[in-house]
Amino acid sequence: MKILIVEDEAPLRSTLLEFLRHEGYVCEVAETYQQAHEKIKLYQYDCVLVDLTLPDGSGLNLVRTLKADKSVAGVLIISARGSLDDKVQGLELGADDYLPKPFHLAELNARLRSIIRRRQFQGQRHIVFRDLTIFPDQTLVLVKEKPLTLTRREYDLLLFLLANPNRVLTKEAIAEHIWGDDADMADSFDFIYSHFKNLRKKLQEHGADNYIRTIYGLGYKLETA
Amino acid sequence: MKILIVEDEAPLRSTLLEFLRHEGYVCEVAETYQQAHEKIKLYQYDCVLVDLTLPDGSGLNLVRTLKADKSVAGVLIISARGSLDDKVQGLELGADDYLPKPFHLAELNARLRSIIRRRQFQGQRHIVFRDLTIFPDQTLVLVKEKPLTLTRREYDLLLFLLANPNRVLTKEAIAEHIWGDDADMADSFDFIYSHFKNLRKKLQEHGADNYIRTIYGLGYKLETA
DNA sequence: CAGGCTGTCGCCAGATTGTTTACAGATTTC
DNA sequence: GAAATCTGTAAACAATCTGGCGACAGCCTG
Repeated sequence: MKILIVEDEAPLRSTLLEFLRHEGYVCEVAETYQQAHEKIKLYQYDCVLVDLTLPDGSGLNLVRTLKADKSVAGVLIISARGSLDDKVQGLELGADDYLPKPFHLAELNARLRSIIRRRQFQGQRHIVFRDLTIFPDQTLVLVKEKPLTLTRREYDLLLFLLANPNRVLTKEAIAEHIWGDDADMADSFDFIYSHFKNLRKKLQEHGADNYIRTIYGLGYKLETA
Repeated sequence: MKILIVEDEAPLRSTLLEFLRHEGYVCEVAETYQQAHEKIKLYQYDCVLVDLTLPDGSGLNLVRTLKADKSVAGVLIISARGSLDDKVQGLELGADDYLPKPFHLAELNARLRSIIRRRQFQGQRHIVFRDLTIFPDQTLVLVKEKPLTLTRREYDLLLFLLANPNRVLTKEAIAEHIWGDDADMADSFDFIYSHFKNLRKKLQEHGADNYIRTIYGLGYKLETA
């Protein structure tokens, strides 16, 4: 789960960053409209947190840009202005929710979850893929009706594959989505191998078919049939 | 037990807050229709106290909203208007009870209890879960016919788990429901460990099965089988 | 077929997360 | 108001996960 935080005030920005990281999200930050705009064109986020009061261009413009690009990202507006106008305007531009400052982090978390869940799988309560059934809000996976316990990374991996069936995903794209562009790891994505191995092993042990195909030199792909 | 107080007059609001806190409820407040609406969408309350005379939208609308959302929360209307019309209208909209001002706090308490009991477990006098029997209105728990004395926190914890069987509940969600969004504790939820420890110990000492499963990195879950 | 990539597997140290114990202050009980 | 109990904190300890390494196997090019 990848989130972009667009917030100019440093203290709030780092609070949000720390909290959401701790909650298990992959987070990146932008301080200005410019920065945010560039990141958005480049990466795929599950949700973008926008503070309306940005220095170099209103946050509302950013929301407009996001929605104009038909970005798949959800948008959650946060704002100090309690004005109803802003709220209405933001939601009219396509934002998914609006959170007035000050807010409790637990509340932010709840709204984020709700947005992501709604967006990612069109509000379905569960996803079925061949002999797998996944309940995204419960972090639960069933293989042929039997529960399968996955670690967080394994689960993230599976969900990302599931969101892109029949498409070849490179190690880089996968790492980018699950781990973010946390710099330093730019040299080697080999640790992905470990996680694929573990995921495959667990699936196999539970008698699942082998959906995960390796495409030599390119990446991995989840096969629907 | 979590309660939302929707009341615009500050003195009464704080009286209610203080009293209900002292009675052992987790309380949050909202002063307007807007605030209440947002809180309700987000959190799970056991009961919502609505004053009919709100500034930015009639309390009746709030009741309507609550019931339209198929919220599980019970609704108790309080109102200065003694008019029978209001009462009838409120109850028709699905409110669970109506209390005209002025009222005695003891009476409020009694009605709250009754609503919560009725709502939470569909009017059943007791709940059975595997070898547990719980009498919500007496704060009494039986393990295989034998009584078990739990502290308030232990009891709240057990009831929250019971209300969400087979679902993974994060430490954060649990803390949120039992302790409220009292901010400051946003940094560490480790104290939850203690309570789980104590609850498990007591259950075990009384020969109960081990329903409470830990899901590493995610939270806890109560297993029906 | 040799040599260089690319991916699989087993292993493991460090990090993260959960359990247990002990305890000081708060609260309740008597 | 003293005693008993409860609550949340801290710290030691245990379980589990993560990501990196090296050995090896498979694939692809020349």
